[in-house]
Amino acid sequence: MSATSQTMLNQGLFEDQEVPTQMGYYPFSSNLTLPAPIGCHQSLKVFTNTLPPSLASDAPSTNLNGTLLTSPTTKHREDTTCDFGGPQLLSLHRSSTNLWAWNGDVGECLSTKRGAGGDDNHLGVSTLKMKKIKARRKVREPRFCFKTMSDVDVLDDGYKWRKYGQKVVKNTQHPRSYYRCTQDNCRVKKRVERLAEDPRMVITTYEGRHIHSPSHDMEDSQTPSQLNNFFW
DNA sequence: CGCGTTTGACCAGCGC
DNA sequence: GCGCTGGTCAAACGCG
Repeated sequence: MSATSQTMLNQGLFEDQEVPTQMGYYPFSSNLTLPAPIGCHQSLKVFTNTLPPSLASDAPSTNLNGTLLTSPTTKHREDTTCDFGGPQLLSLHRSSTNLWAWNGDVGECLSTKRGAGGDDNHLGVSTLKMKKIKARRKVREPRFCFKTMSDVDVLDDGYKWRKYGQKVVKNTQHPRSYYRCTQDNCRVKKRVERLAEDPRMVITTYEGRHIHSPSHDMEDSQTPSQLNNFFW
């Protein structure tokens, strides 16, 4: 995929924020088949702009196999889900952003947040105060998640991640792990957890938007990764 | 020593 | 107001 098309893809993922109830609708034009991540049993198929009318329309309560996990009309930050079912099991979750302020430029938003926060402790603002400031600004970044069958928790998406937390969430035997992109100024986060009903399934949720290329682009230029292009 | 992980503590938001 | 829950922080620790 060319840089141009990747840009298009990126924009497509993020520029329809004002239509939060259109679950799973991504206005870019081609279907992608992603290579199987390490330990993954099958390649990922990403269907773009090919959802049936029931999905692409404003009928948020249905999806391909009727397994909507959370309602997009729920009061707060639930992911909307479209489960494509079938042998290539891949779910796209769409963040319901309607109750969260959307700033078109995530990077700017975050840097503003940092700067406005009093420049951390360097200028004498306590950590506690910082946290309160942060908490008050409910700027939710766009989220995108998918479900895949994998032996490994962390799929190799070309970016470098640092784990910053792990939590056992309610009603699951498996802990949820929290990762942040290690790149400077890149605040993309991802959560990784296993399905309670089927521990073979890994749910990866990306939040935010990378401001850089995948980390091993340079060293692995011989084998262009569609997966790299898929994630922004 | 630098980087990444682990893990307990803390906090905010939400439901009751 | 209180308790529960998810998300984040940060110190301690491990590893190369």
